[in-house]
Amino acid sequence: MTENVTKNSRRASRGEAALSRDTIIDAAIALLDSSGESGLTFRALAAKLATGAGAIYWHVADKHALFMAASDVIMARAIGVSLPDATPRQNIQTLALAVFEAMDQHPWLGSALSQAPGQLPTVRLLERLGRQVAALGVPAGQQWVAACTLLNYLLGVGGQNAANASIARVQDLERMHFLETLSAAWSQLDAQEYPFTRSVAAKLREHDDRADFLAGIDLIVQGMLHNTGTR
Amino acid sequence: MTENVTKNSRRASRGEAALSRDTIIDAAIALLDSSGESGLTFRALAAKLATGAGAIYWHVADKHALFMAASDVIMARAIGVSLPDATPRQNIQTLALAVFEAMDQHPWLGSALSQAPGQLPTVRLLERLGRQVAALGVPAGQQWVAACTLLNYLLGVGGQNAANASIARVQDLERMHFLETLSAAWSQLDAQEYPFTRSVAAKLREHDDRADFLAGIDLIVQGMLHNTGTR
DNA sequence: ACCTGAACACCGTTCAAGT
DNA sequence: ACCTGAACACCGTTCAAGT
Repeated sequence: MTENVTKNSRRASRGEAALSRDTIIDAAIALLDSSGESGLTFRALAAKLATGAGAIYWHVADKHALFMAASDVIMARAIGVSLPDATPRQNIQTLALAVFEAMDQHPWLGSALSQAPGQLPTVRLLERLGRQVAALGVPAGQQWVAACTLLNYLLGVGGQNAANASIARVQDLERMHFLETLSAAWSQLDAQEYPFTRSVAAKLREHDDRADFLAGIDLIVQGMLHNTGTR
Repeated sequence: MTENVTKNSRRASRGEAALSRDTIIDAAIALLDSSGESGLTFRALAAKLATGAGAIYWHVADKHALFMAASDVIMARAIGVSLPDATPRQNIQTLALAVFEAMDQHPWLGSALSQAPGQLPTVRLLERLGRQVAALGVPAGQQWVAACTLLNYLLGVGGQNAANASIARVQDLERMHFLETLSAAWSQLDAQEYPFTRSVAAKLREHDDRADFLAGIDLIVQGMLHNTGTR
């Protein structure tokens, strides 16, 4: 554990930092942040770590495991927010917002979470949500559905967010310009077939992601309260 | 448009079906259904269509466009369900269930929808949901958030569904055995850190995807009704 | 106008060989 | 125990050349 002198002797003798699982994951996160999901490559990662592509396989099973490990680090950090002495309803908002911020700063996170149902990163989140759902007074028999609904909504938003970021990267558009274009396209849809979409096209251009996300969370919470006596 | 005699002369003279955009999309759907998202390959598709890999590019821009076109065909079919003379609340259930069934039969659909926010397949769905939200009596100012919440929840469920199917394919597990394993893993989580997750581990093993999905939809609808006078 | 198939520039992963 | 880097079996995409 601590005998780093014998470990990584090859690299150490060249005065380089030790190649460990954690170093690799940190580098992967940096790469994902700077180049997006498609930028995470064993060759690029090896270059960044000044090693060979194959060396990484000594510490990590495969690309999927690496991607999950990276997302777990970010998720653990995000849900580590201390929940102040507030109502369960407010705690859910705080929690959801923390995850939203994490997905906003690391757009690949949403994509990663969608790829590993029931695995550690998602379970961390489910646990935290579930506890607040219970604290809210939702009957035991309905807590599973309630917590899953919050989780799936969050994952849905995260996935869309990831895709938006990826499109913006490829097309090199600012968020503003991207929404303008999309909103314009919506406005030109057939009036008979798409009345609703046309009616909200303006909303799309000027909407606040964060505020709408939180409004969605609260909508679900209200649905939960409906089944509680605590309305 | 109709002069198929001159079109595709090469293939026609060999007695093969015409290579058109639609033929390609149909073949792509068949390939996706049988081999999953990772099975959709220009080489495999070309083999299936008895043509060269490059020929496909004459009819389709690139792989992403092909994937979207395939998902749009399925989505258009799914939301084509006729809504009987029922309440908006029931119509939303019918609609959501139709999409759920489509994502269940074509697990790659959930993944596709997550990759193209604001594009045709998602917009089709948003439109249908939005109209029912309006019919439900949700005030105009809140329809955008309400419809998006339903949509995002649906996309979240679809994404998880796609990932589950993909894992099941790789590991060649039956759904039952997969859930057993996951449920067992949840039961062995640390009692201090994961009380909620442990408490629902049994639920995970025996839960009914479809029923839970619909319960989530109804939870959100109840939240919407809360802001409506029509409670 | 439509199709062919070789070629290019990538991937993830493996593995003998080194230290 | 850990690292190296060539090699393998794939990808998506392009494009000269054909009909």
